[in-house]
Parts: sequence; structure tokens; C-alpha cells
Amino acid sequence: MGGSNEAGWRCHGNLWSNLREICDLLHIQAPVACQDDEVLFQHVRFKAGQRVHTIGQTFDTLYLVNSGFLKTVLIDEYGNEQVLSFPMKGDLLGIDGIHSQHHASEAVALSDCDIILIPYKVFAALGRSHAELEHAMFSVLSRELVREQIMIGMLSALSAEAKVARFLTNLGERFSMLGYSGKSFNLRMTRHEIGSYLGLTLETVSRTLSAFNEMGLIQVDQREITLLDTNALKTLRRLPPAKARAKVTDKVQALVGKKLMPQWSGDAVAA
Amino acid sequence: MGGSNEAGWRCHGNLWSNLREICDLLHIQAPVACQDDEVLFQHVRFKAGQRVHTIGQTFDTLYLVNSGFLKTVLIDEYGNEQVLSFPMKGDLLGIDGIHSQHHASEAVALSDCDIILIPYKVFAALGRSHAELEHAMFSVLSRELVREQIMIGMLSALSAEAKVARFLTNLGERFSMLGYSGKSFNLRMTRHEIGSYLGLTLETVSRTLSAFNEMGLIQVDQREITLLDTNALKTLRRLPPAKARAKVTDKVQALVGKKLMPQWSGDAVAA
DNA sequence: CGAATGATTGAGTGAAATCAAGCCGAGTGG
DNA sequence: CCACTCGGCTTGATTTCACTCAATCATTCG
Repeated sequence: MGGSNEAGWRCHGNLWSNLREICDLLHIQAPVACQDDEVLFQHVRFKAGQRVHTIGQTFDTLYLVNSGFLKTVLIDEYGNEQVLSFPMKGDLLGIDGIHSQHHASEAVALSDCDIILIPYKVFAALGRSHAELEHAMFSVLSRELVREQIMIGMLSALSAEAKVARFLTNLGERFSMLGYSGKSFNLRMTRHEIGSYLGLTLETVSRTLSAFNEMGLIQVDQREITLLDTNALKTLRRLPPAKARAKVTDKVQALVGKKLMPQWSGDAVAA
Repeated sequence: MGGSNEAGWRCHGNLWSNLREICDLLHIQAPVACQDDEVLFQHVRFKAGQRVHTIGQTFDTLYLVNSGFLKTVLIDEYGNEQVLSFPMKGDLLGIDGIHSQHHASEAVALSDCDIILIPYKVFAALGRSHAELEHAMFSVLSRELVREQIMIGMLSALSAEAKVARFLTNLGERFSMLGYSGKSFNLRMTRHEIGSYLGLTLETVSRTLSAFNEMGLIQVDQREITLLDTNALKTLRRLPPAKARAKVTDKVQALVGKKLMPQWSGDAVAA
């Protein structure tokens, strides 16, 4: 809040995409009988900090990210933000508005973004005319649903270290799928936003990143991250729910976890 | 596991529903031009403990709950269950299978259930022929998505007491929408399942219910629950993230919360 | 350059987990 | 029938992980 750009301000871009480009972005195969100029979809640019849609806003269009990084948030009764996701290229925004015709969440640009507008009516009509497209559309919604289910499982079952570790590896995987480096990347969000997303405080996020850095699992410098031992990060699940453990891998995990606890004697601090 | 009925066993029922009945159950208006006998959907009965679908199973049909109570779960790498939802009458199961053509979660009957089978192909075809229906179908998926988003917000921001309180009031609301009593009902799930759903241990769930009972907010006897002060339960949000509070209601909340902490001197224990 | 925002780190606390014991009700079998 | 088990629930004692509060840096920006 308090930024110079308040919600809803849209700078009109001048690019347009056809259906084929939309399908490519969404990773679904375009219908065979697809005339390239059948329909065109407008691009709109958002500056960092601008909102693509706000809570309560009337829903009538879906948003497909063509470039840039965003966050989607819920606002609770005290005005606190709850981060739900960090969409990037190829992600579809605004789905939550279909049900009640009003957006249930808010999408904020974390960097300058190029967003493609897909009017819901056009979206729906395309499904009716192309059977393959309709399935693909249901598929996209279903994928979102599964993603959120996994998120729920992660939130309620994993330790703080495991949450941060998975967050980093997931981010890496998404970057590499987009053609960027999956090992070395730049966080577009603050520690506070990461914490909100993972159900942790910013201090815990910061401490955990520092600990991973100490352990040589990653290299951190502010928002610059390099994953050094992706495997260890992926297998570092949870420490708490020991209960009936026997497997070898588990014992290794426990050890890796324990190493976090002892005070990391400050040797490389304060240059 | 270890029950006499393993997954997949289906006792064929002999009931069938038409499209109008399906739409009623889903709370969507049936298409005006809807011939009642256009398509028929088969009912199938499941006994308590049976699985409607299992993880990894090939997806080809959606399941609509006509009666009974279920849980949907994710299984993690250690074989631990993570409860995702407690579906009941009117809820649609299996959506998560659309994306990958395989179910990502498992649905288990907590009581005897009557389930309506909706072949996905039929479902999709209906959307293409009836425009209103297509929107309604997207709407159902969107509603699921919003529900999960709210779940995520709840998991990462609320205290244990607030989670349990909301769980109870939500359950009450769902029961009253189905025409049952929203004040007095029977939990169909164990403390362990509630805990898994809320990201808590069964002990914490049990303690919290006992505390609410002590405070006169509810009345508990094993799985028999009576909500005595629904309002207090609904407004009992969170205690921890104090940070910048000033409002009157907040102070009241804090007090209500604090009363939980002092040891409840056992007076009514052990008859 | 200060002001502001974000990040790091420390010290102490507290909410919920863990470990552990006992109770209750249902089902089983001698 | 009663002894026995077994799963679910309750409650207590203790531990611990992550939060809170607080101070200090780093970086950006007006």
C-alpha cells in the first residue's frame, strides 16, 4: 500500500496474440482446425506494484502471464496479506472469480509484467466449439486444484526447513521449465512474502536460508540464490513426525535436520 | 488398512438419476431445454471404509455424493495420510484426476454412501451442448479452488483453537444447508483425521475440544457435538499474530483466547 | 545524505508437538 | 460369561520448534 500506482491502472500495450500462442503458453495443444486469426487477445502491461485484479472486483476476464512475476494474495479481516501463489509466465490468473462473478483474491505484479487478457465469454465459447480445447481448459483448472492440494499437504505436514527447501527447489524447477537457470536465480519476493506463502515468519525464513547457506546447500546474497545441493534440499523433508522410522534415508534426513539446531558459531559474519 | 474390504469393490445399486437431479444436487440451475430422460446417471453404494477412487487410479468418471460422508486424502512418502476434505451430499469428487488422467488423491467412505457416477466424457459433452451448463461446471471447479484457497489461509494464519473453532462452525453450516441441525451433530471422523485436516495432532484437537467444553462454547461427548455459542466460535480467530492491534473486538478476542491457557482445574472429570 | 524498506541475527518465550499413561466401548474367543 | 485385545479418546508432563521482540546492517531512493 502507499505506492504511487494504485489498483486498476492499466497501460495499454499494442501486442495481440492469436489462439495458437495462447495454447502454447498454457502447454496445451492447439486445435488442429485452428485458423490463426480466428480470435485475437490483447496484451496489457503492468508495472511492478500494480494490481491486475483486486478482491471483490467484478469478474469477466482471465489473465494469462506472458512475462513477469506476480503474487496472488488473500486479505484477512485484520488487513493482513496471505500469499497464495507466485504466478509467472504461462500461469492463468483470475480463475477464482468464475464462481461468484467476483474475484476472491488479488493479483499484484512483483515486476513489470506482460499479461494477455482472455475475456471469459470468449474462453467459454472456445470450449464449446473445440472439444479438445474444452478438455484442456478443465485440465488447467484441475492442475491448479492439485497444486493447491499439494500446498495444503505441505503447509500442515512439513517443518519450516522442509518448507523453505521445497520452496527453493520448486522455484528452481519452474525457472528451468521456462528456459532460465534452475540453479541460480533471483527471488522476486520479500522474505515476508515467502513467509506468508509458507506459513512462517520472515525471521524464520531468513534464518533458514542462512542455515542452508552455512551448510553449503545453497548460496544466498540478499535475493540472489544459487542452489548447490538440490538433491539434499529435495530430500530434506521433515524432522518432527519421527514416529516409527527405520529406513536408512530417514536417519540421514534426521541428521541433516539436527545440524540446523546447534548454534552456527559466527565465523564468516561481519567482514 | 487391513479392513476386510479393500479398494475398488463396488456393490451395484439400482438407482438412476437424470440431469435435473444432478443439477439440483450441485446447486446449479438445470438447462431450460432439458429433456428429463436425455441421459441417466448410475448410483453406486459404498460401505464405510471402502474407497471410491485411489491414488494413481486412471481417471474417467466424476463422483457426486448423494448421501453419506467421506474423506479425501493425500498419501505422503512415508505413508502418512493428509486429509484434504470431508465431502458430503452435493460435493463433487475426482476433479483432481482431470489434469493427469490419474487421481492425485484418494476418497474413502466414512459411512455408507450413495454415489452418483458421472462419466467425464458425458460431463464434457453436456458442457458443449448446453452453454449454461458449461458455465456451471467451470463454476463448480472455481468454487473448489476458492475453498482450498481459504483452507490455505486458515492453515497458515490461524491458531489451533481458531482452526478447531472454524472447523466446527463450518461443519455446522454445511449440515444446516443440507437440512440437518447445524447446532447438534455427529462427527463422522476421528480426532486423528480432524488433526490431519487442520494440521494439528490428535491430542491438540482433543484438548481444544475439552477446553471449549469447559468454557461452555460447546458440549462434547465423544463424537457427539453440540454448539452452544456459535458466535463466540466464529469470532475466535487467532491469538498469535498480535502486531498492531487496536480495535475493540480484537481485545475481546485476545481475552477469549487467553482463557484457554490457564490450566483447567479438573472438577468435572471422572464421574 | 537521511529516510525508508528489507534483511540478518540474537535472546527469550510460548504454543503445540512429543512422550506416556490410563480410560472407555466394541469386538473376540476361551 | 469374563478376560483379553484393540482402536479411539482423554489428560498429564516435558520438550522443542518457531514466534516475538529487539537491535543492527544493507540497499535503495527521494
